[in-house]
Amino acid sequence: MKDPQTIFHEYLVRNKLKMTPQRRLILEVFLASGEHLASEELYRQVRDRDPSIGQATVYRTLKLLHDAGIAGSYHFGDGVVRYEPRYGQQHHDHLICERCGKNIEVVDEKIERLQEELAKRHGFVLTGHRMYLYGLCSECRTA
Amino acid sequence: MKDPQTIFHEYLVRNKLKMTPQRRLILEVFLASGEHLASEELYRQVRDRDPSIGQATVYRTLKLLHDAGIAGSYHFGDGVVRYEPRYGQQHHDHLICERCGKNIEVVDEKIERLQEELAKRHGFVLTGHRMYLYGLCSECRTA
DNA sequence: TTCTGTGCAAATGATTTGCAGCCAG
DNA sequence: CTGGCTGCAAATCATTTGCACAGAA
Repeated sequence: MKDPQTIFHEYLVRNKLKMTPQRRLILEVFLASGEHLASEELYRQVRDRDPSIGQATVYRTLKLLHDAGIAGSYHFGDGVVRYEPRYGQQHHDHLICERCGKNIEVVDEKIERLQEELAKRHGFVLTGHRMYLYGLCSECRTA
Repeated sequence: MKDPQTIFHEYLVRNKLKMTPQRRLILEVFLASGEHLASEELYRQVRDRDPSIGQATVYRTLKLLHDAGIAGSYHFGDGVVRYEPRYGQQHHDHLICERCGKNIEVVDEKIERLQEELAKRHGFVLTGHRMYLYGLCSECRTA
């Protein structure tokens, strides 16, 4: 698997777009931070390294990273889009506590396989999926 | 299972809230329309029956219906929250074509069961879940 | 040189909220 | 009566866009 920098660069060339210091920096910070990141949060981190960078550039770059397949997007239910790297971390789903907001990353191979089958049964080929499980964690349940 | 009107009424009483003609009408239209409905769309339908009703009231009532457990909320990825009745229709997940936007409702009992187990393994008790499968439908794939 | 990228501020679109009067309990 | 409700318009919040200038290729 090629590294994200290379993938991004190839994506830019393929679409006649340009590599810039801003895009390079945003990608670097994005890859280093991991956790489901809102544009706003990424913007704050990027600004620490280069205060001249604009909010809009972060939004625009995040969209590019998503189109390039480098960032996956998540909608947890507040009105904010969150992103996280798709390379360097394996796919996972989310188990969310409705009381305390705890957000656990989970994977279940059997479910993944059944999702494929379910899609195939309807003539679909899957490109991705999102699964959000909402409930109460043990602490919140006993408290 | 009690009917939605009763559930709503009990919810209102329990929270010292009041039943009003607006809320009654909004609930009625909501239940009759089914399909994943944005507040905006519901507002338009409600207005046909009572043009004096305000947009904000629809937003406020939809939130009440959600809190009362009568409406489930869905986030498909455009910035709009959609609702649909949780009573009178069985739970389902979504298979979405990324090209043509086709949105098929699906259920897989085996997956449902595995979700419960997965949650239990992490000490959670589930209250609900959302699963969105993204891909290409057969038509879009061959076109 | 030629476009594409950038920062800024203004624009957008969905949803929320303040307020003065209305009305259910 | 009283405190919750309503419509309206203004306010928010996340995100997008127009624009003039800057800077990759």
